[in-house]
Amino acid sequence: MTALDSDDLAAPATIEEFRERLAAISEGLPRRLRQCADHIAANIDRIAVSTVAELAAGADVPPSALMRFCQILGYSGFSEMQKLFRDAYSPGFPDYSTRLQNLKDGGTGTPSALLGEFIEAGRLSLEALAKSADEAALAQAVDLLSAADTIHVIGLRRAFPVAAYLAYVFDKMAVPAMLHEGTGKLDHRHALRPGDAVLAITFAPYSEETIALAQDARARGLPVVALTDRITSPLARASDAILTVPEVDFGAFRSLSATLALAIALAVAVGSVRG
Amino acid sequence: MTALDSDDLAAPATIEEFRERLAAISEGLPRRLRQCADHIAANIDRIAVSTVAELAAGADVPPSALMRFCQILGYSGFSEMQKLFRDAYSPGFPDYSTRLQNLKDGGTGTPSALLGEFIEAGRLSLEALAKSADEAALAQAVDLLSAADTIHVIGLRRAFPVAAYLAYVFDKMAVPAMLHEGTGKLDHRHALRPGDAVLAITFAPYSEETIALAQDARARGLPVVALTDRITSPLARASDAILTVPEVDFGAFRSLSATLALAIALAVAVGSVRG
DNA sequence: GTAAAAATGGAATAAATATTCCAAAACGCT
DNA sequence: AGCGTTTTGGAATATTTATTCCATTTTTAC
Repeated sequence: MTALDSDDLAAPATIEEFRERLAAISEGLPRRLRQCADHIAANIDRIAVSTVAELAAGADVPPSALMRFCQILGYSGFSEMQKLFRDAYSPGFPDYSTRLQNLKDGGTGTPSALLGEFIEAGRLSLEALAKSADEAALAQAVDLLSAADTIHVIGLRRAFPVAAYLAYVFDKMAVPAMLHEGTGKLDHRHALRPGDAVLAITFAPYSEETIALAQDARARGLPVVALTDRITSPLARASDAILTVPEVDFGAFRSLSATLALAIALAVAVGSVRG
Repeated sequence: MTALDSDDLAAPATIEEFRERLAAISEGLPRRLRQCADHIAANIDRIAVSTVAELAAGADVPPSALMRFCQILGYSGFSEMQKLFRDAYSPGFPDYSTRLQNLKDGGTGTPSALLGEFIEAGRLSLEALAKSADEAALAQAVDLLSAADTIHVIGLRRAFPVAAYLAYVFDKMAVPAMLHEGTGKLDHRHALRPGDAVLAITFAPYSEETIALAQDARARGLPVVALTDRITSPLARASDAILTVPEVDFGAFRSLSATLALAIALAVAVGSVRG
């Protein structure tokens, strides 16, 4: 009895069943077959129009591994499995804009409609960022942060996710960084040492703690990089480099797509200069 | 000069062009070829998943007639024509891997170039989300979370920014929610009470703490909603609703645009159901 | 009605694709 | 480390599918 023949039940006859089976078995699969499961799962909508060789290449396994995988799922082979997806292949061409329209048309207030709105908001933000990005400011920000000993990242409330992600990326790239959280009303201001730099993130309504930390750092002669929403932000006068992000709000909530894109680009650039 | 070689222009390169060409030529075609044109026109969305023999049978002509028809349209044969429809099914993906490669190689690029790549990655992720979003799963997730007393949000490492943002949004909407952080190896598992629900977020490589919390909740009969990268995720079997996000990650660098869009949509939908 | 041109069907062939099989490698167990 | 078991890669084969070719039929023009 092996992992391969432990599941010789009937083959899934619907796509829903297929998904379930996939999720159920992929747990205890050996390496190559696991790759098949993952790639298939991630490209379920391409099975109908792909060949064994194409899918195998995508999963980075030999074709025979993919054949085995189909058989573990209960099919006689790839063709039988593919038939399920070819028969079910009804949707015309879900090109992005029509599908997005569908998501929105689901009636206002439904989750799908909301999702459509947020996707669109994110897309618009990214496009606006592409147009408005200030290369000089970005380059300067990279210079300042690359030269620093430790980078102090601060962002609270809605800027906190961005700060947290920056801290994560810096950590992964082995860049010394410290995430300042507002917990317990401690501002950890003593952690700022000569040679360090501050990366402050805040959006309207601006968080006082963030501004205070930036000003404090500035007063001690440390460089401050600001990631904010407009150049008239209170952070502007306390910063040596100011990066602005045009984020589109939908309702009361901001998508953060553009902010994160800019943040990662900044972090990776700093990481590669240092590395 | 015959009807067959009267139109040896370049083959249509887009589906739009294809439709136009079809309409333009079908007028003056002999009987069998006319049948081909009619059947193709009526089944344009099945070209990608059909064989010559199948389409020919549908049009009630021999395969050779259909081959001729493809050639009249300007293609070298059926396969070339079919390729148009197979590729068109997932536009944007062809050059996706090239972009990914650029991003990996681009460590030497300028910060602005990096920013451009991340913007593009975010944009593609959002488009993919628009195409692949599972409306049923989303609706179910909203139901489960709306009915809960307290929503426990957990996401660590790179999923932490998403969890943090969800916690922020829930808080703003006055939805009782608790953000579980892994700090101090405390898992706060005792905080799970009957009537609560868990919203777990994790991406490969999956964080054990997150999975453990989800399993624990499930074992106690609490509903679990998963936000993850593929349905083969280890979270899948511990979840009552599973939302997947097509976000490609480059080592430590994941754009999160699509993930955040989905997360906010979920949170806002839950908030509005609760009133 | 006849001859030339066009269109057609089906059999033959070529190409692509799926599938099997087995030797070699990796793994797990004592 | 040594042995039996599981997993793997790739070459060999089988099958399906696309494509060409040409003899035959149909159409057209006079």
